[in-house]
Amino acid sequence: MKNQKRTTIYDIAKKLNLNASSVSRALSNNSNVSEATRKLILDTAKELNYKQNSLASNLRKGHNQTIGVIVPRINQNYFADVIAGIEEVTYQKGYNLVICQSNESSSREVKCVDTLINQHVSCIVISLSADFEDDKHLQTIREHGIPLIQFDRVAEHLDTFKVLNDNEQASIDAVTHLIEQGYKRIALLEGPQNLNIFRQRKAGYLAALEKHNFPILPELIKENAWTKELGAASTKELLSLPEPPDAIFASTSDFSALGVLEVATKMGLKVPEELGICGYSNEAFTEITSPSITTIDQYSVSMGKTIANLYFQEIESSDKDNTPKIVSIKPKLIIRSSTLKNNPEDLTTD
Amino acid sequence: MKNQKRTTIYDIAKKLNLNASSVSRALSNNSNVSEATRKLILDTAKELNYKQNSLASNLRKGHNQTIGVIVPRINQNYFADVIAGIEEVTYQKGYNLVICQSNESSSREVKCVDTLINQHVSCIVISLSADFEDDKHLQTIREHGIPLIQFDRVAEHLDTFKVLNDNEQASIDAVTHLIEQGYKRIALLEGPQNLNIFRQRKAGYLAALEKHNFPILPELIKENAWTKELGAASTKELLSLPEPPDAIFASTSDFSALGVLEVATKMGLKVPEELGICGYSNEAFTEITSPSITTIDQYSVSMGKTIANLYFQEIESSDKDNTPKIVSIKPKLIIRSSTLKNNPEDLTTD
DNA sequence: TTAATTTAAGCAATCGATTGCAATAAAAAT
DNA sequence: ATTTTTATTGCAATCGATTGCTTAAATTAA
Repeated sequence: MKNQKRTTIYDIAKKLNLNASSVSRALSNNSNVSEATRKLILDTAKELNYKQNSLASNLRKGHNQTIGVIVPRINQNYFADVIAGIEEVTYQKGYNLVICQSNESSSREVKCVDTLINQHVSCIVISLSADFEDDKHLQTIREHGIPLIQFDRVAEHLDTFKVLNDNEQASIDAVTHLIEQGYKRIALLEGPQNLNIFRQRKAGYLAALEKHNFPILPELIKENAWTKELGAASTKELLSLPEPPDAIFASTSDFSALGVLEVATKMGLKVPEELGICGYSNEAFTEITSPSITTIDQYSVSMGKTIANLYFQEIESSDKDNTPKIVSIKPKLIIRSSTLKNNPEDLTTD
Repeated sequence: MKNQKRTTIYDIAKKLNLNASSVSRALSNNSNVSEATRKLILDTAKELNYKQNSLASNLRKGHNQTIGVIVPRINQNYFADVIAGIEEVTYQKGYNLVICQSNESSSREVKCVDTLINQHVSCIVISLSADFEDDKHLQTIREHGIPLIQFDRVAEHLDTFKVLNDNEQASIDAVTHLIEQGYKRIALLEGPQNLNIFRQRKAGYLAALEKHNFPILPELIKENAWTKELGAASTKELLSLPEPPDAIFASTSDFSALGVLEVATKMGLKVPEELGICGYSNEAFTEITSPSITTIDQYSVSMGKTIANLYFQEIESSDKDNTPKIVSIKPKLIIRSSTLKNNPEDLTTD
């Protein structure tokens, strides 16, 4: 079973007393084959159960209709959605996707990059792992002439194609909303600051406070409250302060926000009256919790499509060594019950 | 940028006045190269920024360390988890994953199969699209000598490797649990019956009723209530019956169960006292709803690992044309508030 | 009928790495 | 000192498809 020989164009050629080149031309449907022999070739190809060997074809043609994607985790909603979006577009173009997960580890990320370079993929799409520090592997990609598109978690200083969310603006929107709802002491749960997205979200938080002349209180800013558990732990600390916050912006994720909600509920705090909660990502569950959680939608599927389109429109089509574009997608604040201190009726319905 | 030439083993050979074969041997780290020249070769390889061309290597070696995966949707929790599980194992073995989504369309599924055959993948892993009818494309895979592993949604009569959940048993467990809780009229939301998994779940429902001498009431069985919306619609119909059910088993998915919950809540029915609800899949949100939803965990990540291990242990390692194994994983009933009519305190805590 | 043009098919090199076999050099055994 | 063995390295074919170039055949023009 394993070592069964597969039919090649030579088998077809031999059977028809033709040359392999004619078979190749007939199958590639291009040029210079008479209709009669083309039909003959197509028929025997079907009869012999012929399937092209893409390895050989790609080797000869010097390229691979394949795009490599590296994400921290495949089974995280956001990334799964982005991948689905990419796949949607690439499929139309007859391209394939090779998907790797770095598991949030940069050493593994480096290995993924290596594999993809070896595979001669046409393009590499990447979102960095949490422990990102060194961009040497990204440089290597470029040294090998492979187009590189970074998204979401990017190495900012590196001059490549990028598809981003405007995290700072989203963050400003969220905090401004909290302020407008009358919250006075707004805490921030922040993510690893080596990642651009978390730096930007923090910047947005600070900018919004500043604009409204709110003081910046270091004790209300909690580092590295990434997961539900860490979010819960930080919330306990925050709520046991002498002057606890009356709102928490979990800028890291909705999971973190969920941790906040659970702790608050357990401590008998009323949400949103006594504590406002805002998450990030618009995970499906934020709509379902009680109260439902205000959050930020990142348009993940459409980000994926944007990435793929960027490749096909800007990179693949032009032979020029064109300057990398940066596309920024404005996320949208989804206002739900967990932050409607003033007018709980005022829900956005869509 | 695009057409930049990459260093090959010939470049290295030329620079060192050696033959390409020696370079190949040195790099593959195997045999018959003196330590001195090996070091020399390794050094210049690094210096010239050499990366192997897997296309050429795989073409020559006649195989591709790649496993193709076809799923209905990449960004559906269950499938994303399975893929993550597969990836976890294959990564360890140095294999790559090519992932395709059929988008629940069998015509697209056929095209995915074609691409993967062309790519000479070492194995194809598939879960069928919802409109599955014809298994010709699966036969084609076998005709080309490519090992095939089906999982979850499978063509049962086809003799291939399979990794399954015991859907029937899970279903029996769920319905039995409902009966034990004192529910008397248990409705079923069923999925497309062309898919084995939904047939099995229905069979389990029927078996459990029969065992407890419950009558089977056709008006309590709703076809094709797959999504949240369809689940909601079916629920409305069920609850407006002269004798409405006092429990609904949404065997299709947790999303469907969510639709049930929302309709029940809206109609002022108390869950679990007046209506019991059980879902399927253990989606993250089922833990969060109020009340939390009883459901069935499919061990998706570990299913993925099982699939990959099956390949490495049973297929790749043995040269024999061995008989396909079927691995069945017993899912677990997760009992939560939505079905605890008798003793709401009696929650399983883990 | 002959020359010019178009069309169809074959030849052979190529993509880059691998590998069985042959050849040479070095080391060990006699 | 000579033969045998072993360790290195080179040669050349191979994997399967593609493609520029050449040749042969068929069609059209003169």
